[in-house]
Amino acid sequence: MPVPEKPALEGLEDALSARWERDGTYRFDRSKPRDQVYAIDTPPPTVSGSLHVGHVFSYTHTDIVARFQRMRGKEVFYPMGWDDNGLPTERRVQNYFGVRCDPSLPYDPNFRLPDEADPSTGSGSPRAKSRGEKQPISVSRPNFIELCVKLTVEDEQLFEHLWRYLGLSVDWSMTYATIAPPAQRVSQMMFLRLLQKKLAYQVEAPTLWDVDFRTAVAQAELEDREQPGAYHRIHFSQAGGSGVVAIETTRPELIPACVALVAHPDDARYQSLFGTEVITPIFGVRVPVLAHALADPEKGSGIAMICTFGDTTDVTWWRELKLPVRAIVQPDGTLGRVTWGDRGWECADVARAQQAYDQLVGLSAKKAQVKVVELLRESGDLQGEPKPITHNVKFYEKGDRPLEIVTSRQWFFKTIDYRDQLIARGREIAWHPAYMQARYENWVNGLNGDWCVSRQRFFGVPFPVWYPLLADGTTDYHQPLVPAESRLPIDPSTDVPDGYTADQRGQPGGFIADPDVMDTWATSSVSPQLVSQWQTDADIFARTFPMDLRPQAHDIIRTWLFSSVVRAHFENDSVPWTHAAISGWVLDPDRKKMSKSKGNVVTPLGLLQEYGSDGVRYWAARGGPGVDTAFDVGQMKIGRKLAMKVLNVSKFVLAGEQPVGTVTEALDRGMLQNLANLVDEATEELSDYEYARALAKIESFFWDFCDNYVEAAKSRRYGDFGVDAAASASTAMRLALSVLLRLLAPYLSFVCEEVWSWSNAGSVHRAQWPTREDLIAVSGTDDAAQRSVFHLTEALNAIRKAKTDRKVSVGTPVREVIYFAGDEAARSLALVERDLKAACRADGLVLKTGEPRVEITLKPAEA
RNA sequence: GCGCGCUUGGCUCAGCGGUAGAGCACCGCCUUCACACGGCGGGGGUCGGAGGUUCGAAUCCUCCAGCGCGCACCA
Repeated sequence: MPVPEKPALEGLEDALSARWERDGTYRFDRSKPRDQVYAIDTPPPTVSGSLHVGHVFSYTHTDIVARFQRMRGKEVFYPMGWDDNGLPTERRVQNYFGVRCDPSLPYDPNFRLPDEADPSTGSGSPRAKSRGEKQPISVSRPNFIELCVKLTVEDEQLFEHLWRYLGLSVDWSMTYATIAPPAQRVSQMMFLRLLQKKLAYQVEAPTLWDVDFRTAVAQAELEDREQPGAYHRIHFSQAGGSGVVAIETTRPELIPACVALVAHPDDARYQSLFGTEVITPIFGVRVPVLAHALADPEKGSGIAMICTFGDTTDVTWWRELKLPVRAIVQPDGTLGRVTWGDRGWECADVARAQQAYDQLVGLSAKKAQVKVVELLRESGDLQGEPKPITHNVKFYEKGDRPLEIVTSRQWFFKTIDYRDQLIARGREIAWHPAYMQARYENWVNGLNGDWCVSRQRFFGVPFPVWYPLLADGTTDYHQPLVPAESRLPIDPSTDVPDGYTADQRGQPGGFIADPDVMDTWATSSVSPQLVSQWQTDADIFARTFPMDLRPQAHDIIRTWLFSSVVRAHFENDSVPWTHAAISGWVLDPDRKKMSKSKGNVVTPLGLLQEYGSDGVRYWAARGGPGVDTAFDVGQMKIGRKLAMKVLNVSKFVLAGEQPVGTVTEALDRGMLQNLANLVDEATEELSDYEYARALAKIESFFWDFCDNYVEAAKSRRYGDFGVDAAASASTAMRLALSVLLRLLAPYLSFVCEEVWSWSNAGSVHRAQWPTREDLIAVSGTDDAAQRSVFHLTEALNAIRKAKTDRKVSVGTPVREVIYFAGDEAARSLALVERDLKAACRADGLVLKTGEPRVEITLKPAEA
């Protein structure tokens, strides 16, 4: 392909991404053995969200690594996934189609929406609206998932277009969706195997619970939020005595759920109370006073009320002190009905307790608190006024109200007993940057319970489990019915366990389905097994697993990364990947994390169009592993400028007929040797995932190459000193450019490909990564030549400055330049004298030894 | 409370034992035959603070401060 007259960056993204697709440039060659494969476990973006500049940032980092590895000779396994499993998609499907999922319904293979049209026409306009405010249509879970897949196809196409435009070197023939059947199959199969190994278990226990979503949540999904509250000082009277015990609590509404008081065993103030009983205010329940080391003498009055359950410490006390349960908070967050006087609810004055408590039934915790405080005031059990404080309260990260602890039946994966093994796995992984490993270990060390994986939602991967119904209609949770692996994926709400018929569903002697779905991390944590074709293609699996790289952001170390390590540990007895590259966040100019909820995101496609994908890639590439990076269009402009420079210098080097020959000139040989050093440095940095450092070095060399080497060799290349000298220059220049294009290709993937195609067949992205030997073979090793490049640059800079001081253009021809330099420099410069003289446009150049300075004699002013 | 990271010119950052660097911004010069989506040059910082190690410290150690983050605690 000839060098264009007016090369331009515009249009490269569309043209080249189409060419890459046509040529299958990034297609995975599954014939390569494991040691020649580089496998990447790409994070699947959430399709119902939108891609923002943070995605562009971190996905570019991965792509740079992928391109480097590919050029180094690795066959890169680089699939892309779409995360459509979770609340955002669930809500979108509901609104868009006007449906509701009802997991009790069986699958309807002939289901059609009343006014079914093609959902791929037009986005964001909820179909439901056009039907007015009609009731949503109830559909089965499998039908709901079908609708989801239908809807997200459109998002996936938009996302894919953006990724192609950005230049991700993904193999687009390998994509997956986290709710689609293959993902369900792997999730369910791995679940069943954990169940068989007794690493998955079910238990009825107090669990963190979101009262709005009405589901259990896991420790990994918690976040602390600073909330206003108040200490209430409340009197408990001593049973059989006249004294009172004052406790402080932020949750007086839980007094009816109180099962004990607790103080530190060494606390002198309460020694005489241990082993005695006290009476709760208002409700008159006798509860013991106990000792436990977790009680903090410094906090409040040093003695705490244990309720079932106010917080996780209550759970610990309840478990360790073997206390009874008096649960009052219901799954919806309101206080449930209690019949005082019944077993477990014995109290001194049943009528009074009932009369008081009935006023609380149906109230939210917050409202109940107001009422209880009122009752305490009336009874005189509240001492003084509540003391306002702010304190951290646990929230579900997507929730709006504080978590409650509700007793319910949940599935768990074992983690607690395996902490040491999981930490050891973490040490088998190379972390980039290395200090991110500390986050992982912090998290694993801080685990305080097994991983709760069931969610009381309907959109997600169902547990492939049924339970027998006994003759009396009760459920036998101890003998779960599971399908053969060959049947997977299944949906127990529709499918029937072996040995049963569909009409036995819900009947005594029949079966019922497990109603829950898996936690989103319980399914996404199997992405390495899913993409590596575990149990579906043993050949691919053997060539890709354990994978090489997991790229992800640091906020999900405790979720996606941790859970993936857990799954691979138990299923494959290995790490899921050997490297974890943790990217930082994009910060807005106020140094805040950019996120959609903060309303400060920038639409990426517009940026890519304005600054060019190469410009944006350049900005992203400057943010090293783990480094939070400011959103900065200035850097994108610089990236674009760099891409322009590549275009222009390439035009100079490649355009026209140039003589080819032996590289003989000192300047050329020295430059190539310097370039050989750069190749080594860049290769080392990139091998170590330090793509930002590599870029800084390559970029610096490149500008020096353009501004000094090319300028100095230009005249000779034009033939001013004969054809052999010209051939030396043009041959060296072409080689250097070829090497520089390859070094820059992982970063400026479009412009490098464009320019490469002017003088090469095939893609630069499949070209071999340059080596020192390629260059030294041409330049030889010659210390003097190498030094001459340095001295020439020094001299050129000094002479340019001298011209500037004389207020003439650098291009101004001058009569004479006298350059004083050190002895060694003067000798070295003699090797490149012709080039230097031509570069400073002097009729005469005199090199002298002495204190470094420059003397210039201008030509007489032209009339 | 424990842990991690950051603190370098106006801005964004690199350097991590050997005389303070880059780009942007700013100022000046230059429309030179690859490039005005350009080129050349210039001013500008005692590298958060205090100690210490060393012939020598932005770079290593200790302590402190500010910012950010993780984990734990949260009666």
